[in-house]
Amino acid sequence: MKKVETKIDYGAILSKQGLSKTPFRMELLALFYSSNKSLSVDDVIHNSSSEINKVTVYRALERFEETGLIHHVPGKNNLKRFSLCREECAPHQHTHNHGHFICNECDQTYCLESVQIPKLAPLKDFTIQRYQLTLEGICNDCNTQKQNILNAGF
Amino acid sequence: MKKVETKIDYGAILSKQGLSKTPFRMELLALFYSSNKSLSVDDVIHNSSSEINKVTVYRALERFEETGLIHHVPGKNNLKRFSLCREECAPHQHTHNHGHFICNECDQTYCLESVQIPKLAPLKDFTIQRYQLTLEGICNDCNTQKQNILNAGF
DNA sequence: TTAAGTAATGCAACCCATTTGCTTTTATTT
DNA sequence: AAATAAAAGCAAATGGGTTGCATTACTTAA
Repeated sequence: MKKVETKIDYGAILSKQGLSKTPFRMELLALFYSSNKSLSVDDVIHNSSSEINKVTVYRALERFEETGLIHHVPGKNNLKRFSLCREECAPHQHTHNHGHFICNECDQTYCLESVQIPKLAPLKDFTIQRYQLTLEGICNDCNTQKQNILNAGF
Repeated sequence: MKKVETKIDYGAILSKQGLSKTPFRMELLALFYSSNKSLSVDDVIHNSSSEINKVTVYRALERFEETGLIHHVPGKNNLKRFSLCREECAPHQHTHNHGHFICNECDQTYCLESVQIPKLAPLKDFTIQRYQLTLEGICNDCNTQKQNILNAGF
């Protein structure tokens, strides 16, 4: 049975976080909800229906992160990337102890919700505040694409 | 009993890697050997006995890494940082599957030789090429320093 | 040991993601 | 509808890192 997608009230979400309900921010939030991938500033600009200033994008992402709507993920080439927070986050209190996967082909970062970061024994010389497990390789989309090119006889 | 420090012939090391034995590179190599911490371009510049151009530093670090003398480590604020390769590296074939610790106070990155990255089950949607485990927190040096300040009665 | 030949250094200028300051516009609140 | 607060836009700056190219320092082979 197909899962029923409840319509999401983006305006309500923004208001709840004390954010203004502007056309761009509505669209930005929708964009995050409609993608299971992370977004860079460029991704956002290219997916906006109207011209949008990059400074505006930076600041919107910053605000979204502050309020706990999104979180930053490690990005290829140290580019800023953000993903939607699925359930567990509180403002200023992100708890993402899942791993991340960076694709070396398309530079996309994926959240690996299923990959929990293993608990480590405390270290003598360090007070640990956060763990991060990052995998790198090729994602399925890129693998399939390469396969298709091969099959086409090149 | 104090461990006997065998004198290290930096010139020989450079020659063996096909690198020129210049005063700066001798000093750079010595710097890596004398520090158990990682070094940023700025660290190198500030620890050089003579004025050194940052481009020279970037290129030296690049060459050192290519030849397997050092490896880059994840850095705070995405800054480039490098650490000495202890034993296991071959040119263009770095095998560092230890974790790294980034201090949020001093921005230093430490290699956690004792923390092995746990092997994960292969992932359905991804071809994994590399793993990285990064811990974040406060290092001992910074903790002690803070303790001292407290004890001083502030 | 000296003359190539090769590697390293220095300088200026560039690239490009991100940030800052400030003004204008748009939302929200009362 | 006015006052207030948040967001958007623009220009310019910041800063780590890179590139091209000319100069200087090593290395090597005669």
